[in-house]
Amino acid sequence: MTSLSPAATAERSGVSIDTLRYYEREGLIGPIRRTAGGRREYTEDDLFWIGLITCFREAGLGITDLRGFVAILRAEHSPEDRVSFLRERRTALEQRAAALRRAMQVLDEKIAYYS
Amino acid sequence: MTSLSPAATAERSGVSIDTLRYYEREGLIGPIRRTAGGRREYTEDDLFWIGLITCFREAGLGITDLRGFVAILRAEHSPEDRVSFLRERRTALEQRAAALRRAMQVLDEKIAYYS
DNA sequence: TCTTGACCTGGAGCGCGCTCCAGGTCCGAG
DNA sequence: CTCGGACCTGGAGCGCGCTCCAGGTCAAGA
Repeated sequence: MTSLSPAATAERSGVSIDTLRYYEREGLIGPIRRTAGGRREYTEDDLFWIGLITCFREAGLGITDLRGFVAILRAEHSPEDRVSFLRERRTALEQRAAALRRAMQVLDEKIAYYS
Repeated sequence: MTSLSPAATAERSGVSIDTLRYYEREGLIGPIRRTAGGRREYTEDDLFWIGLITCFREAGLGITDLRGFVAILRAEHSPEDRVSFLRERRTALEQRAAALRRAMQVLDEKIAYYS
């Protein structure tokens, strides 16, 4: 199984080493496997998960939201709980998307006006 | 010309009085007309502008971005400058929108999985 | 073995976007 | 004229999401 050093993981994920540690402390990723000497060894799975987290962060979700997301996917919850949680998050994202569309429309109007 | 007290403006715009003052300090709105005694009197135009600012804030633009936006619309800039600035902002918003779509897709997959 | 550099931990620091507070002023109702 | 509440200013405080730092450990190469 290939394993990645912190530096390589930061490189490949586009997330800084400090931020990776921060995410781990906050419970968004990991716990990350360690070598005998205590160094972190990330796996491809970890990398994938980091990608998910990054995707949500870029979409504007906060750390707290993401903690909830992780909890719901990992812990024992009924499918109904999971689905309702996920739907709530989805609705929130839709509202953000609507705000974005409004803002873009305003920009388009201004662009048209000055063009 | 109708004019609005700070409290009424906060009420109608959904932005707190403190935040209205903050936006004014930051140059995002105003300067707001004052009464002889020094109290602020907002106009309908101010309210409209506050709505624009709020729209952009909700879409995720930062205060600095908005200061740039205000500057470009108010100060003397060539139409080309304005348009290129606006297009840049638009592109940034599009990227945010793309991130949102990706995140929503992930949620949809999870929802489908647990449904 | 020694050096060097990547990594470790715990905690402090920082920029953003508000939010709150103290201490004072304005002004309409009684 | 007095009272009280809305408003004023300048500045401190706060939560978030990192980011940086000190002081120490691990491990590969010379």
